[in-house]
Amino acid sequence: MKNTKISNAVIKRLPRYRRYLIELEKKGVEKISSKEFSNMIGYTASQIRQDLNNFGGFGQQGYGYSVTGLREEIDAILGLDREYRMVILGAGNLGHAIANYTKTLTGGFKLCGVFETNPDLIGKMQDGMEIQNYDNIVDFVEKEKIDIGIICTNKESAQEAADKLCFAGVKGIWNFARVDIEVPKHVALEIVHLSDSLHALAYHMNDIKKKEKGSKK
Amino acid sequence: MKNTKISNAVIKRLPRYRRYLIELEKKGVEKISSKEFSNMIGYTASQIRQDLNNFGGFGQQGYGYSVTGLREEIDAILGLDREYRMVILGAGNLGHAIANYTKTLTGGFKLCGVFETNPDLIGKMQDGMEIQNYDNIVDFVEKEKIDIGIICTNKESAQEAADKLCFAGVKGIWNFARVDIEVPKHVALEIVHLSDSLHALAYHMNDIKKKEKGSKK
DNA sequence: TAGATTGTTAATCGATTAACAATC
DNA sequence: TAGATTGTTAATCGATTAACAATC
Repeated sequence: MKNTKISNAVIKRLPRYRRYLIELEKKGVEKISSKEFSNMIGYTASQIRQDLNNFGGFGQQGYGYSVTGLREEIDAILGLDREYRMVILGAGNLGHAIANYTKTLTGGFKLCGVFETNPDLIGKMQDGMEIQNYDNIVDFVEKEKIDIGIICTNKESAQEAADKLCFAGVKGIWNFARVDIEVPKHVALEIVHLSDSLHALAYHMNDIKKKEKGSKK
Repeated sequence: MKNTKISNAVIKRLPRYRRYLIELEKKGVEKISSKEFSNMIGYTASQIRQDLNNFGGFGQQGYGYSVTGLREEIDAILGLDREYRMVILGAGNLGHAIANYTKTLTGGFKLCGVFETNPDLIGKMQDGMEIQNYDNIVDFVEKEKIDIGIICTNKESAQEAADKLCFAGVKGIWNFARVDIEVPKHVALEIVHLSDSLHALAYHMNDIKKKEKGSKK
């Protein structure tokens, strides 16, 4: 494996490659060329080969790529060949939503606890899991060897929640709070701004509408 | 407003500009220069000016940008100055999660119905909303003037769900299903692959770990 | 008017695509 | 061996940054 910095654009494409490879495996397809893969996935064959060659030469000239072999390589690159223990901070609507969502996850991602400051919610059961007191988060992360903290608090509490999680030793933060947070550089951070995504959808809807109007004149 | 095609990178930054502007408004800040804004938001001043000038000259030389004025311009660009009526297709864990999430949305986004094929779920109440029969979706979208369909079905049903929504006349689709779908070009499509995002997080966690090991030798 | 800061053109950088030699 | 397809270098394209004239 080479050691040059991989661009984020490449990393964002890897899970997508993987999804298509899994579909191919299900269909019993054993090998695929970059050209065939290009037709399926919509990236150019050239880009697929470039992307993969950031990590190694997984193909074979004159043959193509082994579907299962490539999927396994991508699993290893993404680190999906191990378990990740997760906690959620914030049991409001957003936290409840994400807790619910984690049930649909495949692979080694395991939700181990949900934490909340609101005394009305602490101790309540939510989708088969007891909501715990936020004050116990540091102990819990240490004792249960939690890898990932998922932040579903409100804007105001998000940075403090991140600080606590990082202090307690999580290796990654998945931020759903509607604010940008900072973490030490030894902690990975992935941001999901669902409302930003919805706003982008609204933009595109209006853009299409504008163009339709324009073409009518 | 100019009419050249705006790149997606720009559009993805607009909601973020907006979020920061709203924070500034709350603090009572009335004007901001691209340089000050750059320090807050982390994009270069040059990029901020470039981005905004895709849509018009909202600033004033020697002064900067009016915070409220700029926020209103961005609202108009994104189309946030109107109401959006939404339905969710799929009331499983994922659909339940997103239904829950929509409660936290501000602005004109309104969830009007949740639909499901599973007879065990149809008729049940979920977070204050009765789950409706999927067979009635086309009528409902037409009668209730639904703008946005949110797809939270399983992989297998997602494309058919999209087809029905488009046929019924939605203008936008927000896809959370773990599969890529196609829609007619007069319908806007925004994709959220939460699992892809989590996989990218796993990559970065493992990347950091690898570098730490590397530096120890 | 002088100072500040935009709007916009030009330069740079990085990512994507094309081409082709290497090789299975 | 001949054909196919990769891995990789070179060319192109697009997006970001820098520079500066316009102007409030």
